[in-house]
Amino acid sequence: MANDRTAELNQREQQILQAVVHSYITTAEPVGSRSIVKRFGMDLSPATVRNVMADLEDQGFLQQLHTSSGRVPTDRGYRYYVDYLMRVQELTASERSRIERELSAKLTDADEIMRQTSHMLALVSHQTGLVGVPDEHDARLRRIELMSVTPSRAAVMLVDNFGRVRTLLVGVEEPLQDHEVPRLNRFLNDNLKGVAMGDLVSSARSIMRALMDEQRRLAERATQLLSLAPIERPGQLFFDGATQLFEQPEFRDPAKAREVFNLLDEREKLAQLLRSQLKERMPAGPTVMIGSETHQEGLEEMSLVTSPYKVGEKTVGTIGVLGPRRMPYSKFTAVVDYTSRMLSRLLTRLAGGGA
Amino acid sequence: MANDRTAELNQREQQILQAVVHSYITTAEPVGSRSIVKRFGMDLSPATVRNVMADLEDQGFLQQLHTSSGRVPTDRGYRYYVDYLMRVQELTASERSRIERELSAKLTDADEIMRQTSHMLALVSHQTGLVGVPDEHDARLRRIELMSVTPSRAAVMLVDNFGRVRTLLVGVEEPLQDHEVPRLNRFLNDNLKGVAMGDLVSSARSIMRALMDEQRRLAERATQLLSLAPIERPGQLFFDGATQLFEQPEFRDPAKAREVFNLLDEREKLAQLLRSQLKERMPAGPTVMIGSETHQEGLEEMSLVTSPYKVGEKTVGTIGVLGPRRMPYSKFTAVVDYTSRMLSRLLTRLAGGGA
DNA sequence: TGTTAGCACTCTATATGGCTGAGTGCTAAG
DNA sequence: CTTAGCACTCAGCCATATAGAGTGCTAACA
Repeated sequence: MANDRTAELNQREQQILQAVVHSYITTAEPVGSRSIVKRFGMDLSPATVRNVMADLEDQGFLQQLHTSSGRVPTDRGYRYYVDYLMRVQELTASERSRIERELSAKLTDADEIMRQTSHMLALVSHQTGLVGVPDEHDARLRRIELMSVTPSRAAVMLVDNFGRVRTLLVGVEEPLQDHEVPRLNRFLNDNLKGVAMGDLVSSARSIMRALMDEQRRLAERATQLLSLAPIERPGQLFFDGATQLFEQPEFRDPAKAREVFNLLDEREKLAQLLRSQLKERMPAGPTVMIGSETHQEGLEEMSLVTSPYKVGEKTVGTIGVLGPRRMPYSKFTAVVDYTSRMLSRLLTRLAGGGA
Repeated sequence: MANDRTAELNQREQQILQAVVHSYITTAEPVGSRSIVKRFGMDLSPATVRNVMADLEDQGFLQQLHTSSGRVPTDRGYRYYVDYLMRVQELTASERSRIERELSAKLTDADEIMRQTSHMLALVSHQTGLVGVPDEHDARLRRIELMSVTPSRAAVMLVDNFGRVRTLLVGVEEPLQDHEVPRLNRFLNDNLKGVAMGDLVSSARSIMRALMDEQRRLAERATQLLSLAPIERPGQLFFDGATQLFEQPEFRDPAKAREVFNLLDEREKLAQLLRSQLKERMPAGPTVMIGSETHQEGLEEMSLVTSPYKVGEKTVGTIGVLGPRRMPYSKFTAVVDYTSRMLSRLLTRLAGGGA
């Protein structure tokens, strides 16, 4: 089936498209017929290459910035390259071991692992690394614990099935008595374990409501405490290495840089972009979004390589590398793919550590 | 004493220096003699002003970018302006109430308040807002709680006297038994309450060591657990609004922008810069660091307005606004001053909430 | 029929020179 | 001490020229 579509371009066209993409990725300069022939030692004359390039332009794979400049790949050109021409790159042993080392150093909790993952992605790609956190509706409560901190404030500690711990402070009007704490805790754990984190408050309410009189007072107390806690966390994700964007020649223009940075400030949008990747895709493995394919204002000049990660058998989140459209796709695909496997393994171990 | 030094410059020189600083702060353009006379309706001829400006340049208060351009203040010029010429600006009632509103919305815990403060500083200043957190040696343990999460992992919850909660996960080799948890908790609280957070592990060790045989086993167990927890948090601070830097004309040059962003990535350095302000200064109130006075590579073109905040009577941290050297000092001084008072009040209330 | 050489053409980047406007320093007069 | 006047400097802007890279097209070639 892939072959059907490959036939859109003949052998020579493919070869030349590949050369253009390659050259542009490394030099960031529009590439001309002459330089291609020289650089890749082709057995053709520049004139012939010119003809082919003109064809490729007609078909929308290449683009000229102005009449007499070299050509640059379009989104469609990159897409064809990624789908049919790019040969998947294997990571070297040293790269693999580096990733492994960086990641397994801090195995304490899931949030820390994810933060570390985004850092690592930024390090090896020299671009911006992203890690989307599991949706609040996939996360289930594993353990809840109340604690009196001061007479007027209590702490609620929540542990979810990914091994993430969150501690919230709530103000209480009527002080928590020492003797009621153990009973409240037992009550909360008995009734709320396994509930989706995102539904905690509403679940708590309805479960409590269905309880018999005897436990009514306990239930009310517990609900009251929980509903005070700001449990929702807004579209969260980890990212690192945004500064690296400055290194790219495409951000010589500060207006461009600003656009992207503004987007990075709106974490919610990025988080959603990563989340959207989860739904659309059955086959596991890395995906590439090129320029406008992201459907995100501000990312027209950027590309995103993502890969989902799993906990156990369930796919719960996505990691990615964000960089200029002109990026080494084959390399990043390999990096992101390997890293997501690694992350899956770590998180699965963490979650499995005690059901 | 201030008057002695004011005499460095005579009336007219002061007037003109002030005019130059004012004009440059608002327009970001080098300012010439002619424009000054017009803009401030001076009763002098441009030629006279020129002479004075030449004097000011000789004394190092002003600077010319090239022979025939207007003048620009030097660090020393800004310094003189800030110390002697600037009239302190009062915040309007609406500004004050805005700050108050933004800050008191989330009173849940200290970390959240600080994050919110940095956000608020960025909002009202349109620059980068900074909040340095109290040193780990000023923070005292108020409450510690161990909890078994899975057989192989336990959670340690720490509450300090600033109302900050931190929960750490530690892996345990020998599972925590349900029955030993309450005893461990009582033991830990009895022995460690009031210890500086930064000294927790070492204090734990020495205290435990001094204990009698009977409690030996408990002590060993507790120390073992604690020493596994990564308690140190590296130079932490909150900041927000870095993107705003792009708005400033001085960052039209992306190399400049990059320098500053790189520094923002090194949180440790910034945290230290804020911390350094704590020690050097007896009188409370806002301080201004201008350009090279920061002694930070990368901040030569930036200025920092800071103000300390207190919990109770003790000064524990510093907040600040970071922006281009050419910034409205009087405004920011007022903002930072007012905000730090506000923050002090909030944190004091939080800490006092139950000793 | 596909390939190539040659050529005229286009367009960017770069350098050059002239001009203007803002600003200065200096001098001499008020 | 102040100011008017003047010569001078320099960045910014514009127009122009030039070089270099690249193109499209045509005609010749295998």
